[in-house]
Amino acid sequence: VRTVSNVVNDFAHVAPATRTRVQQALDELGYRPNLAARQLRTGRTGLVALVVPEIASPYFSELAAYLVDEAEDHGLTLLVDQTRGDPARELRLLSGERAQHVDGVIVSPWGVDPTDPVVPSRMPVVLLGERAGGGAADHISIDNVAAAADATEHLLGLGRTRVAVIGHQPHLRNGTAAQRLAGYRLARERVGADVAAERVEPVQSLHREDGARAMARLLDAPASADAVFCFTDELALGALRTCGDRGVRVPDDIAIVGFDDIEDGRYATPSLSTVSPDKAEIARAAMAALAGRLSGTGGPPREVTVEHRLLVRESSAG
Amino acid sequence: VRTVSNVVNDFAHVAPATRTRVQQALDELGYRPNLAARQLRTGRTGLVALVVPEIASPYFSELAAYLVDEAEDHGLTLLVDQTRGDPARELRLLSGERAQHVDGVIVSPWGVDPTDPVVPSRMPVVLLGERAGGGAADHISIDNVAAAADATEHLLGLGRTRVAVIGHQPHLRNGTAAQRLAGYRLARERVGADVAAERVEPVQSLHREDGARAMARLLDAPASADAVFCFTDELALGALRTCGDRGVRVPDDIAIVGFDDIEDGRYATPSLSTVSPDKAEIARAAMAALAGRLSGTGGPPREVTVEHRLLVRESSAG
DNA sequence: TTGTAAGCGTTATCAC
DNA sequence: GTGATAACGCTTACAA
Repeated sequence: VRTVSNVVNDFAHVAPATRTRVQQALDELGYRPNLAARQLRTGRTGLVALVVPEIASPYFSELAAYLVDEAEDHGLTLLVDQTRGDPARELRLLSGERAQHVDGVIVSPWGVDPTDPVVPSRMPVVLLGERAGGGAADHISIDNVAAAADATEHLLGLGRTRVAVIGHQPHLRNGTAAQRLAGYRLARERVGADVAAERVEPVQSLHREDGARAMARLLDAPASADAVFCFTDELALGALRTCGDRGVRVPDDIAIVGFDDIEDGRYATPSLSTVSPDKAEIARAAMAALAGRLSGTGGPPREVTVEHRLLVRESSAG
Repeated sequence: VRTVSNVVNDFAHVAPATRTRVQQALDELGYRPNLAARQLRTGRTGLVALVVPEIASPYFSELAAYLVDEAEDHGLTLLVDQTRGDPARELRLLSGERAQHVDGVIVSPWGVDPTDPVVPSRMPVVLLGERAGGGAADHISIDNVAAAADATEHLLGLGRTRVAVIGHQPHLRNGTAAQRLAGYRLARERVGADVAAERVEPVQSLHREDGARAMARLLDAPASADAVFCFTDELALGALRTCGDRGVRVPDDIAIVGFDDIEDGRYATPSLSTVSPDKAEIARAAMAALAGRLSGTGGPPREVTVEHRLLVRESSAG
């Protein structure tokens, strides 16, 4: 039994002759190791989870597509789960019975901070997006402040004077919106814009519908905006739709920039200018970090900042 | 040990007093059953897989979102995987090592017919979309022929005489495109349209890009179409973009209808008319069928046809 | 280099 | 109604 196990797991200390003999029998019998027994013994499943607020959100599903392939490259299988922004559900996925199925988790947090000591989870965690608390876990993200500043500066550089933002989420612990707001303010500060004149539209969630409604509020306001930076492409697509409905020309009357570079934006009319995070690289770095932890690599929490670039398309073209 | 197991699994034949005493100890110790050991004994994992060609495709990610919730209602966990249209990968997911992790699978087939006896898989399979071969498995689908006929009739009813289709995939075994083509032909036949005058644009895959290119070919052709039925919304959104680029007005010059009712279509400008399959119901029926098989319900393969309806929006409004 | 045997945490069979 | 005890299929310390 020992020798067979050695052959199956490709260990050393097996005589070449024995190895071929065993291998032959393995093939002949169509032997497949029982994963449950193996897990019972080793405690490892070979599964890792991706936990996101919404699978149906294009940004996350595009990211998931990359991660599935990355997982396979590391000999792992990716399991995708969604929390729908429900903190209880988020907690359950991280420390409930569900957690037993997976060796580690890549999580884009919403309400819960998975590194919070309150979360009773003993498996490796990789954080995507902005970190909520001070806990220590590997963290992959772009520089949201700089990226938001890039977008805002681009709009200001077009000569627009009334640049608004859509997408602040003051009710969430997840700090991504806060970071992007900070970037917006930073860019305005740099050109000496009047702080009191900033215009920030909060949203409940990040669907197209929220963007559409926020844009409607913006257009109804007395001194309407001449440019809008939306914190996600989905919000921007909703905003674009409202402009179309109201006969507001984009980019002539209002220039719009989104964030995420989802495929829909490339084919929208007008095509959507956006901040494009390097999703392939985010997936690569996240899975590399997780796989590293799983193979017992210690060391302090890794902090990876991935590149982004501003893609200027029709919705904000000169 | 036996009694504790009885309590944990909520079985009968436990004295009330013993039950509370055991339960108390369980709580006190924070006992959690080890799922690997349970699986080793029972052979069940509690995981089911959804296998789709592309996670990043909005139709599938929206469906996945429904299925995650449905799975939870049945005490199951959904694992999402993609094949990227690679038959080898499709086969591997259905019968490779990966298959051991899951109790059953819901599959939207691409190249491989999972009910083909060639596929050495002994787990319950639920098929989505059109079935490829003659194998026997539970099958959930809408009536693609009728749905495509509805869409085509709608366009013909607008008085359009040169109705084309985009999206045929003659190279695939998966018969969905073939069904929709049949529906298109059926509707034309009903109004006595000239068979030779049909215009069918094939595509390699179903991305926006394919739709954009197909529409370009259509516009370049001598007698251009005045209406297009696209086999998916993604194709339609690509087609819409090409029309915008060329100054072709939708629906005035060309009316467009898509298929799937993805969220992008609702917010596109013009908003996309589409055939809307009842995704929630597809998810419900699929998971119910799978859960039924898992709990040992026998019987012949179930054949479920889910409702669809035509949503007329701006891209084909009168 | 190979074989033996213990043990992972369940569930299920069988007496009591 | 409850308690021993075998078995699921693997990995691994230890022996040979």
